[in-house]
Amino acid sequence: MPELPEVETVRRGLVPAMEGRRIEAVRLARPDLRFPFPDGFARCLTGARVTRLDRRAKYLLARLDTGQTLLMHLGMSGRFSISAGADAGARPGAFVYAPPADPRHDHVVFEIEDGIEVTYNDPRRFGFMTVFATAGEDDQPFLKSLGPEPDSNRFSGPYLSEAFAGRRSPVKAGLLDQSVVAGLGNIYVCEALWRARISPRRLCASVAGARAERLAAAVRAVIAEAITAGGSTLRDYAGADGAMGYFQHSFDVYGREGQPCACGKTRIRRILQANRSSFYCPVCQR
DNA sequence: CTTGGGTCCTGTGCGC
DNA sequence: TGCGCACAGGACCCAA
Repeated sequence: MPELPEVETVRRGLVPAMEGRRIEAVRLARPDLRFPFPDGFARCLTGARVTRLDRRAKYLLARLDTGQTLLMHLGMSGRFSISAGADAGARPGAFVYAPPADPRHDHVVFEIEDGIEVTYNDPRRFGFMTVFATAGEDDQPFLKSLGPEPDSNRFSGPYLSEAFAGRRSPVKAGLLDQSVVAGLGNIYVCEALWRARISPRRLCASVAGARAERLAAAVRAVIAEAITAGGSTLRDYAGADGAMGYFQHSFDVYGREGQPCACGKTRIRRILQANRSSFYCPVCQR
């Protein structure tokens, strides 16, 4: 489900419910999501206070006052919802209920102080959670090989040129590679390539110089705009506060096969690359 | 090392 | 209406 803008939207929705508060209990409805929960998962979270809720790439990172970090990934269909119990009167109206989700797929419930419940629902169970020592973050398997965030100073045209040098895979695959740039998924790769007027089939190695500069700028812009819009809402995605993102109304190519490109010269085409859909304009993008 | 393909899982929407 | 198939926002893992 979520790419960087959606995860960032979820993070912002969870901050008021979790940051600064203690986790009183963790209820697991099953022993695993995509992977088994690590031994003692619920036990080591119980009683911990969330000092800060961060995001890296598509990962949510809850910093705990125990020196550990709770890592959460939403996979394809993961979502959080927040409910405030009757004794959360300290902040009436501060939390709203997310749209209904099938309770059969409520896999994790965090009981937070002040009567707040944060529920993780994930029909496909591609998501996962784990806990690691914050001090060892540089060695954390899920985080250690991530590339720069799109909005960081490290991410630039020259950086992309170097990262793509010698790569024979299509640029579509290059941008999906989380070690090149962190947080992009199928939607925003398609959109960024359209904005940069680069075909998804072009080989990475030929994206350099001015092309790489255009592409880096397009990635930065599309991610920033999508975050401002609260992400994209497809099917059932919603932010943790129940609000729907609206960036999907700004798609230029994604999901628009057969519809006219903004250039007016032809229609958007869909091809399969590595068994995933790529949407692009064969006239605009070369 | 890079690259491509299969895999996990459930739900939805389409054509027949 | 029912059924089967294609497809879905991710990313690990392994073979070549």
